[in-house]
Amino acid sequence: MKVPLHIVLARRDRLAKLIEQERYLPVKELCKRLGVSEATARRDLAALVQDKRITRTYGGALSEFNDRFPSFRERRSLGSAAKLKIAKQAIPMIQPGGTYFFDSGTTLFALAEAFREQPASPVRIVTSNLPVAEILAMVPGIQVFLLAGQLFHLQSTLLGETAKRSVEFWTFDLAFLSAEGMTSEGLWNSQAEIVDQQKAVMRRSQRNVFCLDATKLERNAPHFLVPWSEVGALLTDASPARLEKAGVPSALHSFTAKDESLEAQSDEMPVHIL
Amino acid sequence: MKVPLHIVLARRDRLAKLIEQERYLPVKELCKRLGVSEATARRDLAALVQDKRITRTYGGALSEFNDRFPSFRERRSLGSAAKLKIAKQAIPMIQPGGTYFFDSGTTLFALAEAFREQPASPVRIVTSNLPVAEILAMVPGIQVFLLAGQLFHLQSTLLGETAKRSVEFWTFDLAFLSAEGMTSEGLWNSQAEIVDQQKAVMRRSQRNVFCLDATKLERNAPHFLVPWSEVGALLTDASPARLEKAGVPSALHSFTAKDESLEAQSDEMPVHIL
DNA sequence: TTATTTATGATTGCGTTCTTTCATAAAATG
DNA sequence: CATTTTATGAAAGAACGCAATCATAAATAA
Repeated sequence: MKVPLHIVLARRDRLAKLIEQERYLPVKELCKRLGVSEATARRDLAALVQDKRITRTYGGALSEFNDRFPSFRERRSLGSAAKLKIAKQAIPMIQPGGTYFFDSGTTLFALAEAFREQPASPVRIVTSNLPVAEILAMVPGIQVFLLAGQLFHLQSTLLGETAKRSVEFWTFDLAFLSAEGMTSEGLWNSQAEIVDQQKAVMRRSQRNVFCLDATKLERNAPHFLVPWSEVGALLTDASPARLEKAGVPSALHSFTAKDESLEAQSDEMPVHIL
Repeated sequence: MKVPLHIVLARRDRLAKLIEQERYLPVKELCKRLGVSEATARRDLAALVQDKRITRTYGGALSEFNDRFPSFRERRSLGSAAKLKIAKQAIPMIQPGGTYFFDSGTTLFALAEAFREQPASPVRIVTSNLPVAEILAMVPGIQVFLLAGQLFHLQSTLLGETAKRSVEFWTFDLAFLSAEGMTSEGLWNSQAEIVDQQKAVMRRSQRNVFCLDATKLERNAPHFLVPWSEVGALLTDASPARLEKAGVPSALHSFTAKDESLEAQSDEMPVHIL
C-alpha cells in the first residue's frame, strides 16, 4: 500500500546511514533491519544508487567508494593540480586575526595543506573536516576548532543535528565551501545533511567562497545548495568559456592574478574569482 | 594441475592486496585479474577468510578494514598491562543501545582499543578524544560523536567553552572518565578546562566511572575534580591495601571477577569496582 | 467526498553464484 | 625414478538474488 513520501525518504536515509556505518550489508539484512520486503529494499537501494549515495553489489550494497566518494585518504592524491591552483588563489583571502570556516572535502584539505606552508597568524579555523583539523592544529599561531557531530569515517567529516547546532556558536569572516556539482541554476550536493550544515554556515558567515574544480561543471547532485545569486565568490580552474557555456553568471568569471607555472600543469585555463 | 606452493601463496597475497585496494571486488573480476578459474579464486578467498585477511560476501569479497590503517595497528600494542586490566573490567559495562562518554587520555584510548575487539552493538560513543573517535568510527554498529571544541594537538583532545556547551546536547548512560591524581580527598586534574568539561559531563551522566591506573595514587594535581562521595565507580589496578593506605573509601574497593592471567602480568593486585 | 496516483509485497521465471564431486597433471617426497 | 600428495578446472545441481508483473490499499489530488 502507498505510504507518505516523507516516510519513504526517511527510510532511505536510514538505509544509507546503515550502509555507511557498516560499509557493506546484504539485502536480506537490510530487509530485517528496516522491516520491509526485499522488493522495497531493492527499490530503495536503486534510488540510492541513482543519487550515487551507495554502490550496489550482487546480493548487497556498499557505501559509496569509487568515483564520487572514495575514502578520504584515497581521494587525497587525485586531481591535485587543479586543487593546488584553487588553493593558491584562496590563501591570500586568509588574513591575520580572522575566523574562517573550512568545509569538508578534499579540495578544502588541499587548501589546508597549502595554507600550512604559508600561514597567516594568528587565525582561527573552524571545520568539520578531521584531516584539516589534524594538520592545522600542529601549526603555531593557528587555533583549530571542530564542530560537534557524528563522525563518518569514510568521509572523515562531522555531520548531523549536533553539527548544525554547533555552527551557531560561531560567526565567520569567511567560509570556504565546496560542492559536488554546479549547473546554470547554482550549486548542488549529494547529501541533505551536508547541505543543511552548509546553509547554516553560510548564514553565520560574512563572505562565502566556493571552491570547485572543473570536473564539477554541469554535474548534478540530488540536493540543491544555493543559487548563484547567493554565491560570494567562485574559485575554480575551469575556463571562462566553459563557465559561460555551463551558465555560470559572468560576474563570477572575473580574473585574479594568474600563475603561469600552475596553468601549464592543467588542461583548464586559469583560476577565477569575483 | 598442481602448482608450486610459493606461487599459490604469492597469488593469494596479490589477491588480498587487490581487494584491499579496491575495497570490494566481485569473484568474476578477481578471476579475470588473476587469470584463474572461479573454483581456484573461491578456494583462495576461503583461505584468506581463514586468515581473517578479507571478508567474504555473496558474489565477491571485502577488505578487512582494520588492516587498512596500519598506524592504528602499531599504536595498539603500547597499552600497558594496567590499562588493559582496567579496560577488561570496563567493557562489560557497555551495553547495546546505550550512550557512553569516553574522556580524553591514554587510559580511555586503551579502553577504546579493547572495546573495538569485542564491541557491543549498536552503541553511541560521545568523546572529545580524537584518537578514540578515529578508531571507533571504523567499527560497524558504533556511532561516534565528537564534541565541539578547540583541538589541542599535543593532547589530541577538544576543550574550551564550545566543548562544554556541546556536552549539553547529550545525556549519557555512563561516562568513562580519567584523572591525573587521586588522594584521600578525591580526584585531581591538571587543567581547569578539563575539569570544567568533566564536571559538565558528570552532570549529564547517570553513572560516572573513573579509570585510573595505580601510578595516579597519592598524586596531586592543581585542580580539584570531585570528592570520592560523587564517584560512582573506580576502575584501577591498585591493590585494596594501597587504596586503603591512600585514603580511598573502602566502598570503592569491592571486587569484581578476577582474571588470574591478567593479574600475573602486573605487579599490582586486581581491579576494583563499586 | 470521489478519483487518481503510487508505494508495497507476493509471485514467477530467469540468471548468477555456490558447493560438491571428480579426473588430471604437476609438485613433493622417498 | 616411483609414489604420493595436492592444486587445478570442469561439471552438475542446489541455493540464491534479481527483474518484471500484478493486485492491493493508502496517500494525494480533484
